[in-house]
Amino acid sequence: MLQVPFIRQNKELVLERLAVKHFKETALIDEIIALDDRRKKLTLEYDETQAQVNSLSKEIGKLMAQGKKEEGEQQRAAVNALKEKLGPVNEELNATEKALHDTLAKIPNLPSVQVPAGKTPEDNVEVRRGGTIPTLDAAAVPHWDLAKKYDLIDFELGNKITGSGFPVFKNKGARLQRALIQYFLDYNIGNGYLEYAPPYLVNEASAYGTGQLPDKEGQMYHATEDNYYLIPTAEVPVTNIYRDEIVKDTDLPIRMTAYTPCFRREAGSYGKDVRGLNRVHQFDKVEIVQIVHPEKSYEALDEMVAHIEKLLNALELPYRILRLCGGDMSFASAITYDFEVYSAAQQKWLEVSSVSNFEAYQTNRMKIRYKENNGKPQLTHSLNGSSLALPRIMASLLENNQTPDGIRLPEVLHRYFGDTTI
RNA sequence: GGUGAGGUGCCUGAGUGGCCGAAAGGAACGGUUUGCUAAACCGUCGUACGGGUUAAACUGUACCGAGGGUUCGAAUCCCUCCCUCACCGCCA
Repeated sequence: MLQVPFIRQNKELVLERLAVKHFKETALIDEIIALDDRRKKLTLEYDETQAQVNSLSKEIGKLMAQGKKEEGEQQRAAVNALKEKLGPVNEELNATEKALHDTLAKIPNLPSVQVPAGKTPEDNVEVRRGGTIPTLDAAAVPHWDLAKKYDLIDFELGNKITGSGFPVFKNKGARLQRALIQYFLDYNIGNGYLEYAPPYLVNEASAYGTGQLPDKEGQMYHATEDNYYLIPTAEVPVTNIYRDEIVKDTDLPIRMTAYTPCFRREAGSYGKDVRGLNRVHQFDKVEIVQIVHPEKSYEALDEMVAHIEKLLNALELPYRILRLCGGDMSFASAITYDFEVYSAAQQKWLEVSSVSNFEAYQTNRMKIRYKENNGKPQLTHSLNGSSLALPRIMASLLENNQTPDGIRLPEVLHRYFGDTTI
């Protein structure tokens, strides 16, 4: 979330930036400032009264030790009187702090100046394209047909075992999946990311830390018995590794990568674009996360974009990079680049990665800070990106590389897959 | 799941009602010494929110797993919850 001192000092800028995100409840900004004023006033009142209580209490201790019982009793009465005042002040202070916190949580992150001011996905700005869109012959079919033809994925079987949106990968489909994961991880590790294998269920505090709660509660599967959430992305457990930590500035940047399955309820998104692997409830993804010095986060962002672009080039997939407009960006993000690959048989662009700089929005929630020698702790910036989401990569690999004699795989995968073709 | 022990600062660990934001040691950081390394010695070595200041200095409050309670006063007593460890049971 945003920091109150920043809001106080930059109110006009905040309102201007929020307009880019089409944030309507601008009155909340004044409300925040008013609540903060109230909080300060109450804090002062409480602290001063409490200070009196404390010093009187010390005197009582001394008086008692000296055996001056009567004086002690008098003081005791005085303290009790002060404490009666204190109760209501404390209650109001707590309520004010909670209200401030809750209001603050409703304010999305400010988009960076590079973010275009559009509203819908049509307003996203294409930054560049790469790769070549293949020309398929007339007999070319979408990946769900290829999956059946080559016995790679069984969608109906998933229905039986669980429900729709839980495909079963089998045979060479399962092997390709494994090959991709292994390749992506190796690529990330080779570029300085430390591999983690985190839990797939997280507690409330972790879900809150990255912003899934309270905002996107309905998107996560919830194991109510233990109050754990199935992760919608590795971003959640991985970023939370550093929750409530103060690291040395020399430890930055922190670069982490993890493979995990991802679980998403995708409530309400039935019908469109859900065929085959386009949208599923459980999928595999390799994620990269960075925790960086605040002055270096845009450098890190560029680096991550280039990192993923190289990966798509290596996979020989046609892609485009979009800079999301204010209206299409997520709540917590300051800037987001989406990567889409072209799936040639469906003739559709499919999102396979999303790279975001959250600046200090997540780290303020999670209190991920750094400290230079003897300085005060400062918030770090956090970023993450998919590298990559598996299902749509697989869909486009299958569709784009189909030939009458089988599906050719890009060279980088040969040694991981153990073959050149499916 | 059962029984027992326990959760204190970066770590180890002392502290059972006021003199405790908290001993001591270690690590880390700065410095002195040193041909280098090591050692030795000196110093620093919390976080948040207020007040104060141009900024500091200075100063108040809170925090010893979390939340409540008792008390003039709680790391210390009581209650609830969470977690960790050990042993047993069960099981990958």
